[in-house]
Amino acid sequence: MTLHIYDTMAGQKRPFTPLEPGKVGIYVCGPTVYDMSHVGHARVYVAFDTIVRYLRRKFTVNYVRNYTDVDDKIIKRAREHNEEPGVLAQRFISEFEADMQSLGVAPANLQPRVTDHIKEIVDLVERLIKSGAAYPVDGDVYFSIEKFPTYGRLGRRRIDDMEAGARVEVDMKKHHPMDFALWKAAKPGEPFWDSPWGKGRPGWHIECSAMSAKHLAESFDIHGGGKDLIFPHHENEIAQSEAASGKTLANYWMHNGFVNIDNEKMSKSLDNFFTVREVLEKFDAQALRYFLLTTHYRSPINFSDQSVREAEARVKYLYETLARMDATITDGPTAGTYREAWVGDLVAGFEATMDDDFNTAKVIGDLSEAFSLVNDILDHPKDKDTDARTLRALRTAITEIGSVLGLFTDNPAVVLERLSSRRQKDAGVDPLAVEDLIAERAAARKAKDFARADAVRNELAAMGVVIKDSPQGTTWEMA
RNA sequence: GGCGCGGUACCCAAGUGGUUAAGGGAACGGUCUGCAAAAUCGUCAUUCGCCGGUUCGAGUCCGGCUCGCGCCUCCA
Repeated sequence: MTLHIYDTMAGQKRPFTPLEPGKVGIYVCGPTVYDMSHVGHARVYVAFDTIVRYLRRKFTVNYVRNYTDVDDKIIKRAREHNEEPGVLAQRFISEFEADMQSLGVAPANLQPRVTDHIKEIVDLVERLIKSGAAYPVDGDVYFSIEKFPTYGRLGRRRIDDMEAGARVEVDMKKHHPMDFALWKAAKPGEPFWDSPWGKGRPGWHIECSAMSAKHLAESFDIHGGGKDLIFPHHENEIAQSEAASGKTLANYWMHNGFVNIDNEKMSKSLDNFFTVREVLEKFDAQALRYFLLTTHYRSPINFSDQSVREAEARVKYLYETLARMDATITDGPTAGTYREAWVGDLVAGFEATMDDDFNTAKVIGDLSEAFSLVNDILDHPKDKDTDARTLRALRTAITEIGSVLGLFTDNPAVVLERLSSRRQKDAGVDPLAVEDLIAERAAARKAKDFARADAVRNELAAMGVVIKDSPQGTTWEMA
C-alpha cells in the first residue's frame, strides 16, 4: 500500500506522488495572531504536526507554516488594547509557540511572517496587475475573479450561485462583487507600507501566495488548513497564484474538520471556544493531544471536559503501562519469536494505517492490544526469554509509533508525576499527610486490624486518594 | 436558495463490497487481593437513520426520504 491522501480538490483519496522524488513541500496556513489560540487551532497544528512527522519517515519534508501578523482583526484588537499592532502580534506569536510546545507540536522548517514579505507581496500584486488579473482603484487593488475561469473549483461553487446568496457587500469600486482585495489602502492610524498604489497593507489572502512561492515553489505538493479556509481563503490563493504563475499551486489540498462544542462549530463569533491555555490548566497536554488524535483528522470532533477527562484517564493507563514496562525491561536482542506473533508486525500495520490518509484514530485503537499484552506479560510471565524479547520489541514499536503521534516519548515517570501533582494541587492534598495515613494503615494491616486499615483507607478516599497495595508496598494516587 | 459533510452499541469511535462489524469508556461476571484499587480474562451491535435499487454478496455502491452540521461574510 502506498500513501493515499484525501484531496479536497479531487474530492477523494489519491495516491500520493511528490513532484520531486523523495521530497515533499507542504504549506499549512498558520494563525492570525490577534488572540490566544483555541482548541480549534490546536487541532489543525496537532493534525499537521502528526502528518508531517509521518511524512518525514519517507520523505525529506519542507514544512512551511506562516504567521499572519498584519490584518484587520489585529489592528482592531491593538486599538482596543492601546498597543502597537506589531507588538500585539509578537506577543500572541510567543503565546502560540508556548502552546504548541506544550502540545508537542514541533516547529515547522520555516515560520515566515507576512510583515517580512511585503516586497514579495507587492511584486506579486504588480505581476497580477500587469497580466490584467488585478486592477487598482483608489489605493486598493482587487483581484478580478472573472479573469480566472476556474474560480470556485476548490470550494465547488459557481459564481452565479454565490451571487444568488448575496451576503456579499456591494462595493461600487469593484468590477465584480466577488472580487477581493490584494492590497488595501491604509486608513489613518493603520500600519502601512509604501507601494506603487500608495500607502497600504496586504489583503488577507495574498500573503500565503507570496510566501509559499518564495519558500517552497510556485507549484508544490501539499497545502493544508482548516476546512473553513477552503472558501474563500484557499480559493483566492489558487486564483492569485495560478493567475500569476500559470502553474498548479498545490497538488494536494488537505483540510481538517472542526472542533465542535455541543455539535456546533467552536468559533469566536459563537463565543463557544476554549483556549488551549485554559484546557491545559485542567488537563495534561498529552491528554489533549491524545484526544485530538482519536478522531480522524477530517471528521468533526466534539470537545467537552468529559471527553478530555476520559482521554486523560486513558493516557494515564498508557503511561503507567510504559512505566511498568521500563522498570522491568532488559537489554538484549529483539529479533526472534514473540509471545504473540503479531508483535513483529506492529510497525508495518501502523504504516499501512497511516498510509490510508493518516488514520491516527485506527492507529490508536490498534495500539490497545499492544499495551494489554505488556501488562499481561508483566502480570502473568511465561517463558522468560520470550517474554523479555517480546517486551523489548513492544517497547521499540511503541516508541517508534509514538514518535509520529507525538505521544509516549516523554519519560513515563515524568508524565505520571505531572498528572498526579496537578490532581493533588486541585484537590488540596498534602502528600506528607497521605504518607502518614498510609503508614498508619500499614501498621494496622500488619496487626491484622483490618477494620482500622479500612477506616484509614476510607479517610484517604474522602480526600480523593486511592491506594494500591502490592508486594513492593503501598502506592497511592488521586482518583 | 447553492454546494459539501455526516447519522455505526448506553457514550466516544474505526471500518478497503465478501469468513465472527476494530478499539476505548461505562456496565456485569471471573482471576488477583485480608477486602479493595490497579492489571488481566470474559460478556456486551444477527446489525450499521429510514425506504427502495444494483450485486452471488452492501455499513461500505446508486436513487429517494429524513435528521444534524458546515461553507457561501472574518474564522483553524
